Amino acid sequence: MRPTVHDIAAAAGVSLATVDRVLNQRPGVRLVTREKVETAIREIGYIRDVAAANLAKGRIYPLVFIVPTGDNSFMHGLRSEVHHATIRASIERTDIRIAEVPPFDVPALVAALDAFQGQDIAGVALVATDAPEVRAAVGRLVAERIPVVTLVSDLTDSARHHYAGIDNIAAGRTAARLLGRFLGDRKGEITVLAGSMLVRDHRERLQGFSAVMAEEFPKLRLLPVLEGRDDPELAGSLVSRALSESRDIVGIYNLGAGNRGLIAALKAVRPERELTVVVHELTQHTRAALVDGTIDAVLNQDAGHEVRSAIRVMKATADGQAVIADQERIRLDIFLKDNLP
Amino acid sequence: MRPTVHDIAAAAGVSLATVDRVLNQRPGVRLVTREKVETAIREIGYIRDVAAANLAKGRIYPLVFIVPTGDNSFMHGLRSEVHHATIRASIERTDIRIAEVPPFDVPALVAALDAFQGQDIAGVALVATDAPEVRAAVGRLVAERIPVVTLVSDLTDSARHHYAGIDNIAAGRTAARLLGRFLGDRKGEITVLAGSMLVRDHRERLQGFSAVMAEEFPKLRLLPVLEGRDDPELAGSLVSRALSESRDIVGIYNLGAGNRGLIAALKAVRPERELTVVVHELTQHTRAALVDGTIDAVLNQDAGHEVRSAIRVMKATADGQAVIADQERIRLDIFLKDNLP
DNA sequence: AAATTTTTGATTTACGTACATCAGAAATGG
DNA sequence: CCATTTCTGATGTACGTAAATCAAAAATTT
Repeated sequence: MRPTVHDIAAAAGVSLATVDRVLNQRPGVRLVTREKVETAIREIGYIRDVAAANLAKGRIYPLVFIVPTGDNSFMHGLRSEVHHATIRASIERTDIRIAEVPPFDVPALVAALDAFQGQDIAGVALVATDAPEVRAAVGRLVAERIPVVTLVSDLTDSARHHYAGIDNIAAGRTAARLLGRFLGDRKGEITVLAGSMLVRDHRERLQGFSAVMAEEFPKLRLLPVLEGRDDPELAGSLVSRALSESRDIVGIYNLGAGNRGLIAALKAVRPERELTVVVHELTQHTRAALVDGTIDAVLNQDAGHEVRSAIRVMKATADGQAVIADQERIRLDIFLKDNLP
Repeated sequence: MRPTVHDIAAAAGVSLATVDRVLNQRPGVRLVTREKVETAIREIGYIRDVAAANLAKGRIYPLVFIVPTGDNSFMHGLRSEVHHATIRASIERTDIRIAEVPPFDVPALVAALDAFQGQDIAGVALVATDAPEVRAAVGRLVAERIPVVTLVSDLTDSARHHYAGIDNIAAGRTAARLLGRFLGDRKGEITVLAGSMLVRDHRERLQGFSAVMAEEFPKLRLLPVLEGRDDPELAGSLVSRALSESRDIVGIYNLGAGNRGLIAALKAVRPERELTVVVHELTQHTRAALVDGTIDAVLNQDAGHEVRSAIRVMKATADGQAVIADQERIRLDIFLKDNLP
């Protein structure tokens, strides 16, 4: 049987109340007594029964998710995952609120963050737009001892406690290698479509992609990046224009959202143009395009995992507990048409 | 605040004891009363607090993992993950025992399974060798209402409650596409190395691999499968021999274990022979080979996830609770040198 | 050594559920 | 309508921890 607080009390020769004071760092225990208890805890290998503790505390965690609006499938899926979490909220002792802000809108994001200053909040998760103002707003929350977690896209040099998302440099590198290897001996131009260079995830993907392309696939030349603002319409028209302007394009990498528009543009030039295409985010559109051969590979981050991980981290941070870094690592999923879930 | 048993009692106009009888399907409740309570449960949306329930029950789950011996890294890793689970055992209210059996040894596996007949066991997880005798032994356990979960490799047409592992047909198909696309316009022979056709995971990987190769890459010809019994030494010598016998081999797929031997054989013929290589299981050896370019892609199943999933499923099954299929789906990881964890 | 402050002990209630007991009520049989 | 069986209520204890209260003991100050 695993040891309980009673066993510590007995082992340390003190009362239950004193053990409680030590365990919950309450005042009124002499240093020598505290050390006696801590030794006993270590020696008999006591581990707090978190379930029982939470039951006794009756604690609930008010959490906030700040996510961008926008009608691309990924953000839609992310919002839906957060929503799912609110449904499980009562059983996880959380109380989750969702705040929506326009995408790539720094003042709006700052306003949303500042709204939670001084509030009774156990944690804030946000999809960060990488700007100094946002960094400062996050700093203000952290200064108030509110746990802050960035979701999907990180915030450079900020005080945020944790980042729940994939390694975007690695993602970009992987995309480059897939595209380069799939193209084999072919030479030509590669078009990269991004949402905005204002967000760090997109910048990092491009960085990783460019690095591997330059190092390992010199026969492929990168065209200037197209910024589609994660908007399907805009993305589609940008790609259509690029394809009509150059006949040498052999590959496309979409590191942002807006795949719906991209896919439509691709279908418009098929089958005359032979293109190898790698995109991010598995949605109903990219899935169908993967199956029908319009797209060759999809890189994906599991929004559900990211949301659940963010919640775990915020709760742990609020309780001053350590997070198991390995368990919270978000993996990059690679989907070909054969391993779709 | 989420509703409790007290709220049900009040809502249904019955006593706490009656609610308890209904919730835990104890006898002594008239049909009409039972229905009254069940309606109240549904209407106020009561969800049992599992933490509190487990606390009250003081229940522990005695679980058994039957894993193959053998000194390949994957099984080593699997055993180590089970061992890790035994360390977390006390906090998860489990009591995990590990039984080791020789690999591909049907009688030994059957004996191990039968040893748990009539024992007080909350669940058995096994790496299945796909044979009728094993199927029968699993049937006997299931008949005793002991939850049985297959791990890594499944058991055809058996009564096992759940399979905690990847979709091996999809894995084989994915390997074929990666190999085929990486080879581009090259033509030649492909060597497939397996552990044993006695285990279903290997058979399925081969099946998926062969299908995609035949459908989509007719320029690549499959050589007869080499059976390396997941033994590094044997695998290495088989591959060395194959490579010396044919100069037309352009690709290798190792769908089993024993990568250490394969890698040694590959290094022996490098850089004269240009080979594209896809293997299974990320280990220290395959990781190094991926980084130095000896291997082009590694397909992986996360043994830790599999073990943890198996535990969750056995506990849920023992309690007669439903498992969330989506959450227990084990993903196929694809690693290139750029996205190593 | 007395007065004061600090530390410790003993005890109780609570969290939400499980489980057992016993008495009393309701339904059923004859 | 009474006897019997079946159902229901009331109540208490337990799980391991948190948190509060009050009294008693020990340490510290004067």
